[in-house]
This record gives sequence, C-alpha cells and structure tokens, in this order.
Amino acid sequence: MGKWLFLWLQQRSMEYNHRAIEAKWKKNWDHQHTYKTLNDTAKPKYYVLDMFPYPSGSGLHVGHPLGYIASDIVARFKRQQGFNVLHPMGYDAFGLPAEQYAIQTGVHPAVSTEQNIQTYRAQLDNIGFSFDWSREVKTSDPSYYKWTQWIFLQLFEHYYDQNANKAKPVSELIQQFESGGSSGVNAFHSHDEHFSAEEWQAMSPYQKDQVLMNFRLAYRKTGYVNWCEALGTVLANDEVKDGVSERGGHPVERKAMMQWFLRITAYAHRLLDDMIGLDWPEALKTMQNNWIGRSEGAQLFFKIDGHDTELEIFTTRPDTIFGATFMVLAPEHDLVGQLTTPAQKQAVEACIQYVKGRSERERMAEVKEMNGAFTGSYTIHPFSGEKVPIWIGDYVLKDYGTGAIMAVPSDDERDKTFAQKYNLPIVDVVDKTNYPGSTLHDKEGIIINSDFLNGMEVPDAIQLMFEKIEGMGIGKRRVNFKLRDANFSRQRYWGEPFPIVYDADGVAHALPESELPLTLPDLEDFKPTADGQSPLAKATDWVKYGAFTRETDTMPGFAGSSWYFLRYMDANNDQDFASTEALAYWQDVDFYIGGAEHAVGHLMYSRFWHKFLYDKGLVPGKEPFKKLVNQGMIQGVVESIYLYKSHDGSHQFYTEELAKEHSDKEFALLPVHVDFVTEYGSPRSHLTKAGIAQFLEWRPDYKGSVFHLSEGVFTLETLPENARLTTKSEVGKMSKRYFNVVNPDDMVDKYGADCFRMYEMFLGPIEQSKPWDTKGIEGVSKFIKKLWQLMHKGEAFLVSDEKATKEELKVLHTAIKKVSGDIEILSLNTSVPAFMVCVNELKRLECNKREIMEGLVALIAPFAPFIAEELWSKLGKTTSVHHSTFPVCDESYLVEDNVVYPICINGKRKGELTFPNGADAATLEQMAMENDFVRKLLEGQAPKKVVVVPGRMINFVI
RNA sequence: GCCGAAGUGGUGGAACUGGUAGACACGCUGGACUCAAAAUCCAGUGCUAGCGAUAGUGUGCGGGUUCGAGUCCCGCCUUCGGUACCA
Repeated sequence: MGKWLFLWLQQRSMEYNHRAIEAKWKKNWDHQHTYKTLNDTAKPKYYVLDMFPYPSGSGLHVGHPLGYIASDIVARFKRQQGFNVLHPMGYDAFGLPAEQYAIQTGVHPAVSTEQNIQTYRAQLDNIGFSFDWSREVKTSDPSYYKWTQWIFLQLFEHYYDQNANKAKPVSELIQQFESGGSSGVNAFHSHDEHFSAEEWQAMSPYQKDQVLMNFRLAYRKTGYVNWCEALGTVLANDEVKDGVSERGGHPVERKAMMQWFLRITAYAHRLLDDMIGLDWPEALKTMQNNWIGRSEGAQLFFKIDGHDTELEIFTTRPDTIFGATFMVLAPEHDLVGQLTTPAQKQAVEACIQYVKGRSERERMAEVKEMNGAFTGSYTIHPFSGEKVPIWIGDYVLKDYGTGAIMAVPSDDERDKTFAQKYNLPIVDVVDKTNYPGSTLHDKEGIIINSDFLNGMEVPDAIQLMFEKIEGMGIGKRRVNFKLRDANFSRQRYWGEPFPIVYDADGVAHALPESELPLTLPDLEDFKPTADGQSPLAKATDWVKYGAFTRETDTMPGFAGSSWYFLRYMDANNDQDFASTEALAYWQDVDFYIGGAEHAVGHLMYSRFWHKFLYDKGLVPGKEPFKKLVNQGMIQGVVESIYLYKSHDGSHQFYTEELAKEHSDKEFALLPVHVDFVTEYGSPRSHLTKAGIAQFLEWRPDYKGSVFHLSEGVFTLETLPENARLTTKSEVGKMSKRYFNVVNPDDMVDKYGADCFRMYEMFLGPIEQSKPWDTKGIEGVSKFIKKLWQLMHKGEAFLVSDEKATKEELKVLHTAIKKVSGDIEILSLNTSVPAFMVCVNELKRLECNKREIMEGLVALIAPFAPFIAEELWSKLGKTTSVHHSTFPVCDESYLVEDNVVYPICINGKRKGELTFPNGADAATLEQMAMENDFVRKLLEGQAPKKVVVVPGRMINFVI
C-alpha cells in the first residue's frame, strides 16, 4: 500500500504543478506591475478592448471568458511584437439587477455591486489576464459618472446644425433667434415651428425652454414610451424584446410620459455613412443598417375637404398615388380629434380605446390583425381631385414618418388587408405581368390607370412624381429613418442622477460644472412608486436645491457604457474625462470584442456619443471602434425529465419515448443536474440507475417516485441494473435554474488556467456559439503535461545547449508561421493544434535544445502565460516572457528538398510519388510519365491531357 | 414574411487563392504495464464489402461549370441569429 502511494506521489511531483506555479506568478506579476501600460508615445499603440461586464451576483460562468481569452491572446501577442498595448478592464456597474436585489434583501446596491466586483476580479485573475488594473473603470463610481454627467450636459447645451453638419452650442442658436427668429435656421428638430425675432423675445422663459427643447441634443418631451409596470420604469427600444422587457421578461405597455431623450436621429445619416470603412462583421453592420432604416421618398401634403389644415404624409411610392383610395392616420395622430365628424365620433373613440387597451405583447401576437375606423372627413386627391376618405388604423405608427399614410391597397400588403376588412375600393395601378416572381415590395412594373403616368416603368414614374410634387409645391423629396430618439430617463435608483434642476416655471437648468459629480443620495427604500415617480423623489432634502428642484429620474444603463473606452486612456484624470494628449495617442480601439447582443444598443449609442465629442473637437476620430469581433456564446446543455402532472400528488417520471407516446397526458419538464446524466447533450442522454439515485438524493422531495421505463414501471428499489430513463436534451442558456452552470474557477483549479484558456480556444471558431462540454479538456491537459516534460527529466529541468538540427528548426518555424498567422486572423482554434503538433514532433525527435525551447516558450506565452513564464525563468531569463520578442518565422527552414505529389486519374487520387522541390511542370510531367507506377495506371494508353500544378498535384485525363 | 450566418465521421471541429476531405482532440476498439484499478504508452478507427491487398462510396438535397468542387454558379431543404405592421 505504502509503495503505491509513494509511486503515485513521485509521479505527481514530476508533473506540472499548476496551482503552485500560477499562485507564484500571479503574485509576481502584481508586484512587478508586469501589465501596467504607460502612455508612452515612443512606441506604436495598440488598443485591445473587451466589452466590460455587468457584475452580476452569480459571478462568471465558463461562457463569459471566451472573448476575454481571445483578446488577451491578441494583447499579449501585440505586446511581444513591440506595441504599447492598452488592455483594460472595468465594470458596467449601474443597472437593474442590483436594484432588484436591493428591493428583495435590503442590501444597498453599492454594497452588493462592490462584493460582486470583488468576485469578478478574483475570477478574472485566476484565468491570468493581462489587464492593466490601474486603469480600472466602474460606471457607478462618482469619479467616473462625474464625466458621464458632464457629457450629458454638453448634449443638453448643444443642437445639431445641418448646414455645418455638426453639433453647435445652443447659445449660438439663441443668438440667431434673437436677431432673426426661426428663419434661416437649419437645425435638426422634432417638429416645425416658425416665429420672428420679436415673437421670440416676447416669449416667457417657459415658452423659450419649450422651443429650445425642440433642438437640444438632450431634451425633454412627452412621448409614448415603453412602460414596464413590473420594473416600475420605462425602457429603451433595444431593451424590449418581443413585447417584454429584456431583463426579467415582464410585459411592456405604451404610455405617454414626460421623459428625457437623446437626439440620436440627428446623427442617423452619419451613423449610416461612416459604417462603410469599419472592419466589423457584415451581419452586424446589416443589423445597424436595418435599425437606422433609411428610406427615400416624398413628403406630401393633402388638402382636407372643408378644413384649412393639410394632411402631411410620407411615401416611398409617389408613383402609386392614383391607387390611393383612402388615407390612414395613426390613432394617436394630432388631427384625429379635429377630423372626426360627430357621426363618426363614437366609432373612432371606440377604436382608440380598443387600441390603447391592447398591450404591446398582444399587438405582437396578432400582427396581421388590423383595427380602424372612418373619421368622416376626406382629403382632396391632388391629381384626380376626387374625395379620399380619411381613416384611423392601428397599423399606422405615430412615430414613423408623419404618422399618416396614403393607402394604396393594390400595391401594399397591409393597405390591402385593411381595405378588404373594411370594404374599401382597390384600384390596380402597377402591372407586373412582365415581371414574374416580383412581389408587391419590389419597385418594378408598368404603371396603369394613372393618367399621365400610364405606361411608365415604376422607377421612372417615381422620379417624375418627385419632380411634379416639388413643382406643384405640394411636397418635397425626403429621407426618413426608422431610428428613434433614445429614451434617456429611468424611474429607478441605481443610475446616474441628472445634473438638472427645475425652476418654479418648470424650466430645466444645467447644474454648474463645479457641482459635478452630483452624487446619488443614500436611500433606505429603493422601491419605485406606482405612479411612475423615481425612488429619488423620496429623498426630499436632496431634491430641494434652493428655490429649484432636482430631476429625480436617473440615466439608463447605456449612459456609462457609451464612453468608457475613452476613460481607460486616462482613467485617473480628475481634470478632464481624458487628457488631450492621451486621446491623441490612443486615438481609438484597434480591436474590440464582445457579444452581438449589443449590436443596436451599446454600439449605436457609443458611436453617437463619440461623433458628438468629435464635433466638439474632444476626440481625434469619427469612429470609436476600428475592428469589431463578435464572440459566440457558450451555451449550456439543459437536461430535463418528464414528470407526469398527476392529480393525486404522486410523482411519476416517464422515459422520453413513453412521454411522447402518451400525448394525451400532460407532462412537466423538470430540469435535472447535468452531472447526473449519462451521455448528456446527445440524443441518447439518459439517467442510469445510479443517476436516478443521485437525482433522488439531490431532490429528496421526489423520494418514493415511480419511473415508467420501456421495460415497465419501477421504484428506485426495483429498478433493473441496466435501467435507462431517457432525458430531454436541449441546448440553452447556462443558468442556475437549469443546473448546468460550469464555473471557470473549478476548471482552473482542476486543470490550470493555461489549460482552461487553450481549451476554450480549442473548442471552435471564436464567433461561433457552442454548448460547453468538459470532456475534451483532457486532451489539452495532456498537451500541457507533454510541454512540461519536454524540458524535464524526472523532477529536474533539463535542456541541451546543442545546436538544433534542420528538422527541429523546421518543426518550430512551422508552428511560428501558423500561430502568428492565426492570431492575426483570430483563428485561435487552429493555433492550439499547431502547438500540439509541434510538441508531439519535438517529443518524437527527443528534442530539448535550448534554441528550440526558447522559441517555443515565447511562442506559446500569449496562450499559456503561466507555464510559459515558469519555463522562461527556468531557461535562465530574468525578465518576463511577456516582454520578450515574439518569434519570427524564417521561411528558409520550411523549404523541403522533396515534394510528395498525389497522382490522379481523372481527378481521383490513385497514389503518390515524390519529386524534387522546384521542378517545373514540364519536368514533373516527364518524370511522372516515365514512372512505372504511372505506366501501369495508364495501361499503355497516352493520356488525353496531363495537368501538372507544381507543388500541388499531377492529374492524368484518360 | 424579410435580412444575415451556417449545414463535413459517433462528437468538437480542420482543409490558404478550386488541387491527397476528415488535421488536432474527444470518444470507441484492441494491446502493453499492473494482483487489480487509475495514470501513462502503443496500434486501429468516415461508411459498405472483403481474411487481405483492394474496390466502391462519401462534405444537407437536386442540377451545373471544371482535368479536378466541401470550396464557384443555379434551384431547394433544414438549423441558428436578427427583425417585423417602417408607409
């Protein structure tokens, strides 16, 4: 017994001890400030950024570090290549979960957030990231949100000048109003208003404030917002998914509320145009494109029969105007009250009430269901002079275009459905017989039934109509965007307070810069109030500001994350959000990695803020993120068993096949811990007898359950040894409630950080989503051990100073070439096999020569920083391997004397022959033809054709 | 519906501009060491037929271009992601 234990211990001591070595180097790197980055202008810069995490209470699971590992490899690689690398990390620390947690437990969000951050930090350090923690950023820290508030004030104090195509101070706009009123002002705004200088001067402060709110880049208005009752706050469009809140999945309804907005729409065209030069995934660019949703068309005014006002509509198809048999207004449209005749009043109001009563979710569920009512009024068709009835309809949206359309039921799916439901006339205006397969959506066909447009092709007719409309003065060409202004108010506690106070008239004033940061008051009670008031309203002393009152809403989650990448450049500056020098040196992010879920939220807002700061001359470039990569998600396998919903309180589980057969019975799917499941993640996943025993121990409340298997009905005691209770296996989220969370700490503890890092990379292409599977990690673990043993004999470190052979050099340089190329194109999953092949080959050659080992260790350092550092120091180096020079491939070692050629007949490989490297096509053909093997293949016939690709293959066509 | 991405062994996945499909790893099978196990090492492993050399077949399906197609073109199918009354 003692002998075996001794042998086992001896064997263990020969192996790489990751726990001790990782602890040693973590400490050492910390003391030596190995990863501290200086704003050193002598070196070329490289900025590698991860999307910073929200520090949630559950900590990191194995999916989170995927992107961080990839970016860390890039950062370390660039550092070894001589770049001054900025590779920071921080926390997106404001947000709903911390506040929800506070409501449930009474723990202050600042306290729980700080605890969570410490957990995150420890987890990140375990994995061996090369972050420069001296630049750490927390969005909830007053020294940080001071500048978030400051940027908000800049937005508040600016408007968008469309002549200069940039943001300008509101003070300049006021000067223009004072001297010349609204005429000559070409500023981006929400709605048209005209006034003279005298009228402006005569306005009350409140009226002036209202006018300016129409121009400010951060402004207040009453708008229809996504109100979430359960969360007690409004949400931005990108925070709502499928009609429910993205966080928590609570129902969301539309509600009119006074809110802060950011005028991102002023930047719509620039957000669209500047995307062209970005090295971003095409899919993501397309998503932003669609979200911005540019469409060209005409703004068009229709006279209203018996009224002075005109009805403004937007259409991309002015060519179909002769098919416009009715008009539709959004139910919330301003003119609805005015246009509704007494006879129609009841019908219109009933319709409006019905539409209001439907939740966003219901509307989504019954998308094609349309509701409307006739107002009783008519417009005059500008060309035919006919009376066209005006309807209201819920399929027309208040916020898009002008909230009103001319309906062309013959050429628009939705108009057609509406016309059919309410029996409205349909007139065909486009003949598509020459365009088979063309849909209503496609702008092609010949115009018919349309007076002067008859016989024209659609695109020509559109052009002609633009000219007609502009010529007649009844409208203009216009570009519309789907993009809406961003709702910036949240009725929550845990966010940045607005540096805004209101006077007795309700006019908004900016706090002076000297009073920033405006810190959050301490609160005991975080609950939102039912009437939509922010919890901050309860801090009555805080709200009072002399004769003024403070804004009590807070900023949304995306406020702090819209500029954090700039703060890292100069994180401890208390005079500025970052110094001009730091911004000039670091410029922009060279490499940004994060999840695609931020495609239209964070990435859009960040670009918007950055462009605004650019207009102000505060940042050097137009775009913040040069290259962007979306890493995929690591999912979890969700295993569940079928529990029959019995009415007598008994617990009966069914094997999957039986559950499917009994479609008459109702089953609940009970998630079961993946550790109990045999062959989890496959169609054969099942619980064995032992698995069922484990399950019952884990959930004692199910003791005494009955199991329906294909062999019969059993209890735990009567189960046969080979029992199989098949489970339902799905790929889903890694989450506590599915009992499938894998903690990186456990992986690191068991296999070591280097092994964990390499395995995550080995799993597959970085941008691909895949379920986590621990089984394969053994392969990488073996590789790490082999690497260690290459330089050890027994316990002793042993390398030879002999000169390396050509073959050994070739092995090393093949790996150097492959790995450096792979990192550049972020194909990290293929680098890992390159290392494996290299180590396997060197082991076969019994090579432990210093020359080769030094190259190998420096090469693997970005992937496996701990073992590389340890081996590097054992190789006698006194400085860190992470400051060493990355090996460069010498192509001359890769040249072969001979090349093995596949010999093909009609493209099918029949065998192979070796010929000297460098032989040209003619020589190769001749040598091949003379070869006995080839002669036999050709059976004496002369080939019709011989294709020779030097270095590749030889093909005979017979 | 529309937009985008992807379909390769039992599994994760390789394959640069068209040029030996399945690298590397997991798993599995057999063997060595061991009283035994773990660990380690060696060999085999797409499928079908055959003791075997070998032959046939094979990258979602159907066509096409080419001396040669996982890769290019046309038409489908499936899966995943995004989006949705956007006028």
